[in-house]
Amino acid sequence: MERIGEAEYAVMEVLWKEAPLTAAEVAERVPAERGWSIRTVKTMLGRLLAKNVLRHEEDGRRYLYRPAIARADYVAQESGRLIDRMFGGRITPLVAHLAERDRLSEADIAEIEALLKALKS
Amino acid sequence: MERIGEAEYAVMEVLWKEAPLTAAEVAERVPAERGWSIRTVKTMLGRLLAKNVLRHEEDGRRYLYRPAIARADYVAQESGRLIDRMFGGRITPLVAHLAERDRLSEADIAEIEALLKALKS
DNA sequence: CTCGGACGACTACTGTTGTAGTCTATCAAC
DNA sequence: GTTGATAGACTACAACAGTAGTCGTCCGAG
Repeated sequence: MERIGEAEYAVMEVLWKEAPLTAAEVAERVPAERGWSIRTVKTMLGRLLAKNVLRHEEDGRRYLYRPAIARADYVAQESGRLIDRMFGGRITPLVAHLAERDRLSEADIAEIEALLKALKS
Repeated sequence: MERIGEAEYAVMEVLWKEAPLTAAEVAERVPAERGWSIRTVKTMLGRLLAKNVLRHEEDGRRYLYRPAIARADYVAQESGRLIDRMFGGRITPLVAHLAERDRLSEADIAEIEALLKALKS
């Protein structure tokens, strides 16, 4: 699976939320903060097609785009990459790091404990 | 803090492990798989200086390089970025995701539980 | 039947990243 | 003192990412 850039990712997010969409529809749904022109969105779509992470089907004169990879797969790949690079591929150091950095609230801890408990059974 | 590329990161790793080092020493310690020439390492060092994530002090005719940012800070920033993008800034979904993807062994689970227990007290 | 607007294809241009080469000064060994 | 290795400074260049413009076509309104 090829790398997806930051901007390209924004387009994928749109299509993971709702698909299939036309180029114009994608452009409408991209976060307005980006202030993208329709051309920019189309370029992104073209590149994502070339990377085989999108597919398109003809719909009359237009295309309908839809993801060719599952969001979960992409997310797994990217988090795996980060964990490999920064935590030697181990999860525990990640959790430890987050804990140290106070990114874990009481509620988070409880939630994660419940999750782990469920996993063990 | 500016973005650090993949290759640049490899240089930072070396200096986080041991510093200060000369350019030549960094080059020696960079993972051999990269097969970098000393020039490449020097370019990286220069760029990292420009990004203010490294500092250098003169040592006769050479420079000694050392990190200007802590590894933990960088790691926190990058994991935060990923968590924001992919998990809406919440940690639990990350852990849930990793669990689903079978990236958690029995031992991991036990370890994390111990960690969380310690956190609560 | 014609014409404006929307569509996709292709092109453009800037900045960054990865990788390395050239140039000049200097130290160290003969 | 001359020379060769080594240091840093500057330059090069391709790939990719981000952003957008141009061109030819075709559909639909009149």
